[in-house]
Amino acid sequence: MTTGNRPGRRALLDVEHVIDVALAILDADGLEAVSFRRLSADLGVSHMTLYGYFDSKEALLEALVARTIAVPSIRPATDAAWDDVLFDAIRELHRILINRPGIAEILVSRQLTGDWVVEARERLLDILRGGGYDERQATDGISVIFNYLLGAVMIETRRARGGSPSSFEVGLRYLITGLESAPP
Amino acid sequence: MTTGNRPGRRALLDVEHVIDVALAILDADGLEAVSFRRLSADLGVSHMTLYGYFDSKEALLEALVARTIAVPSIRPATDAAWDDVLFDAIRELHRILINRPGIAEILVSRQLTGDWVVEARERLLDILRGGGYDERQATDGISVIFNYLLGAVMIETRRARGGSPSSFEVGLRYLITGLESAPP
DNA sequence: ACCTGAACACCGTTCAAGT
DNA sequence: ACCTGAACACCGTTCAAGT
Repeated sequence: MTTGNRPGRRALLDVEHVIDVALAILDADGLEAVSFRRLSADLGVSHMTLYGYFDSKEALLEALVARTIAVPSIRPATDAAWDDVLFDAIRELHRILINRPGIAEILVSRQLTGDWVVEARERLLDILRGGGYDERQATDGISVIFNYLLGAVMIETRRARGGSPSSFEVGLRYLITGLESAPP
Repeated sequence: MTTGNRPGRRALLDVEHVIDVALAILDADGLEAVSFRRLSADLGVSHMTLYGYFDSKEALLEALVARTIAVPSIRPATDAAWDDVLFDAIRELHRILINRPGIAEILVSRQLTGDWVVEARERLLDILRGGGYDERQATDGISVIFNYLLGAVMIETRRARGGSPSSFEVGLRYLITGLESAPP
């Protein structure tokens, strides 16, 4: 989907720099401000130039998500108990998304397709596999928790009244307690 | 926000009919197809006419949500146990949103302000209050479960691989079990 | 009171032309 | 190869004018 810098020719722009500038717009003015025209203006090029780097606006948005949810942010397994590892991994994703609400908005409203999505997902599944759960239990467990994460971030960042600041962690604990009540 | 039909003058359109037609567009072609221009074309009027009925596109979208999540759909308390009542109420909302994914998209991406939002929320809070939970526990519990509901619907309707069809109910059970582990 | 078209300031994307 | 402007088919909203 993403075109990116191709070898063999010097280009006017660097893809990573384009992503930086797009994230700056996202942070400053929100997702609706991220347009090819606005981005190209900030970069000082024609808006058509961006099509040399991204096949479509979708591809640009996917690149923004990939950059933000860098896979290493889901840490490799340690020797801690699986439930603590899972709790920490999700809390970390929560922290990242709360700091960039626009990314949660993208995640929640598009079907992302990049390889990094598969890899991030595998990392999370591994945590439950490590706890002894079978494939179906692990898949259900992760999808349940990920759904909860996204819903929570969307609501929290619009600061709807209700739900104390720490209620995200309360609910996450509930979910993990529930998982434990269904033994591997 | 919504202007609606005002008394004292015959109008060209009926607000409820406008909402019907907008929902038909939403169902047929998705949220991005719901525009004043498309809607007015389907209704056979100028797109500007719609401003006589809705102050803005936001107001139109809020009306679509209000119509779909009719408050009576959150049923008044019965004599069943609170956890079953809550489970059924959320499952019903889940059913409604799965049938109209566009509404979940609106819910998840805007801050809704209508009175009906407050009322629907109170109905859900009453279920937990009836279970003996205090105000803070009830607020956290409902916000946790509602976050989960929205996240789940967003993911399910884009049919991401992963998560068996019934995994929504599995997770909902986890959440309620977790709530029970924190006694009132 | 209610409806309307023109105009404004935006979109994403295709296409043909420039270097 | 890479960049560009013009053009196309859309948006939401303001404004002044019609009845």
